[in-house]
Amino acid sequence: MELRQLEYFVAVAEEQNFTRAAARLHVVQSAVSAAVKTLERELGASLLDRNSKRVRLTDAGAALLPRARIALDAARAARDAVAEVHGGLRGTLRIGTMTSTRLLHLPALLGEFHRRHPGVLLHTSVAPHGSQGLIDALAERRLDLAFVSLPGTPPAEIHLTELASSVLDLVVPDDHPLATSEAVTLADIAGLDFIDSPVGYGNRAVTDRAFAAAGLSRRVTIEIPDIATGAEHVRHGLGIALLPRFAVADDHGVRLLSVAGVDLTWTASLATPVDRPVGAAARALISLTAEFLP
Amino acid sequence: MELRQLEYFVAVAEEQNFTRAAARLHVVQSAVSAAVKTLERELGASLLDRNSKRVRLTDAGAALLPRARIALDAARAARDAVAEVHGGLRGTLRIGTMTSTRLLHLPALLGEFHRRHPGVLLHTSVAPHGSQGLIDALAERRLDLAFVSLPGTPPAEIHLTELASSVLDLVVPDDHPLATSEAVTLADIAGLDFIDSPVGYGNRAVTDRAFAAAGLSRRVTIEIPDIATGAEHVRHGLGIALLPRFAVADDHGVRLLSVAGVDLTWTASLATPVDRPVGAAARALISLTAEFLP
DNA sequence: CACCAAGTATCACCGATCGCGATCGTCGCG
DNA sequence: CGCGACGATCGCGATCGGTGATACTTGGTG
Repeated sequence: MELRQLEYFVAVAEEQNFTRAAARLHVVQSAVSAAVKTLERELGASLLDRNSKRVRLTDAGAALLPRARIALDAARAARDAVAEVHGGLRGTLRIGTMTSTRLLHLPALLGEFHRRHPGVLLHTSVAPHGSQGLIDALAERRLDLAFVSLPGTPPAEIHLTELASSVLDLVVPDDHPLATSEAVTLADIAGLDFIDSPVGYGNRAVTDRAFAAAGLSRRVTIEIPDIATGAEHVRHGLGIALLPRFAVADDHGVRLLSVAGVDLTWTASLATPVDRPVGAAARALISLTAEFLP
Repeated sequence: MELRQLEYFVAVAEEQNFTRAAARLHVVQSAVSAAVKTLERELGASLLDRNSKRVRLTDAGAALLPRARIALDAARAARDAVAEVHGGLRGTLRIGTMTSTRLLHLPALLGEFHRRHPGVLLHTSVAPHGSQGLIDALAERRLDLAFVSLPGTPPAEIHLTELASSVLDLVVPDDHPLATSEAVTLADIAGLDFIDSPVGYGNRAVTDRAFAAAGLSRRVTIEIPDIATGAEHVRHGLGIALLPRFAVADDHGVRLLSVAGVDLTWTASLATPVDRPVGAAARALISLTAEFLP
């Protein structure tokens, strides 16, 4: 029994598919098949019940899986311990980020991290499905950490550390009937056409929740993945939008109005897993993120 | 990093000697040297500071060692978990025993264990250096369990479970001046020639301690590893002996006398390690041993 | 029922790895 | 200075692990 075999077995158990496990492990499918078979022969037990359509754990496999994870985590901790002692961290840190990261000053944060730990490769990725997609990837161990905006209660296996927040303001064309108002309420803008991020994005969740809580609705006629283009869409009459002030670099032709009587705070958080230990590099970034907090 | 490499590294760290580690691992010395070197290259750190005379852990090695042990223990727990689920335990259980095991009914115990767990190979060995040697072997992980007799406080890393005990009686030739006595004291036999087990044996420790506590001494003129031959030696005038009654199968030509005023209880115990988890097979034998207690 | 797509298992091949045995270099001791 | 013990290196043969091709299986669909 070797760690490599345990790693392949765990990947298959989690993916419930040899081919997906192979992709995750960056080897060919037959290598995974052979390695699991060798492990089964060595242990004298079938670990997986599988055919071309389905892969399920046997009782022996179910008994092995948590302990295999412990062994792999222990080996990782061993590597990290050596790295910490021996002049610096190494490895790759997979970080998920929201598309709009200016709320967080992420470049400054990651730049400082890189200066402190040049041996760590940072692999940042943006989730096409917004923060919910990042949370899914974190839960599926495809990310080590994620910067997300997730209002409401996170899943039990994810811990959120609040980092920053911004209020969403109403952005309207300057010739809009509401443009001369200093503040509006949700009732004033219920039923109107909106520009917003896709479902799954944190800011979209904030706005959807606010309307739902007020028993009101609206039409989102266009979804934009990058809120930095939001003011532009508003300017061209495609609708109105709820955006953070920092996302409106050029406010000519639009007015920014406060929305009274509702909580439109958009919060950015660092999401970390609680169901498994995080590596030394991840811990270092978590510590650095705390340093960056006001 | 693989478990095999961690196992080799841990062995070298504990033995502080590549050659002894190789013997323990049943491979040649160069294989251990190469494996540790490969591990060091992979981790990018020197783990051991060594030359032809000395092997010491580096800081990185010291950081790795406890975590390597955890990983190896986790892998062993994983194997055991599969074995327990999959129709029975398997593997080898290395048991040390005293030369005289009739105090314990060991054949009956091990027979029952074998009936219950036919997949487990029992490898029993007798320590040429008595119970102290068994304790050493247990501490050095060359044994999984040991049946010992060890008066006094055991080492901190060993736990003793008392199983049985017997009182040692004085055995003298039937023409000996003391033969007509019904009971004697240590003072009566101080300074006389004795037959006894070698130093390190539990029964020898009991008798040595008794004389030392009384401020008396004696001459052990012949050491015998098997107390079953003790009475025979006594019969032939080689000395007197302190033996448990069950070891005197044929008492013609000798007398057995009680020794008053001193504790000559010889206790047999099961020694288990406390500094590492024991395997499933060892746990099963520990449980069965408890069942065999009155 | 035939066909298809997706997936797993097997096989041949090849490069890498591992353990063995021999041997060299080092080190502390007498 | 010679010696014994030990670690590191090297050549070699056997084994292992990954690749790519392919055979086989399975469940869904028309």
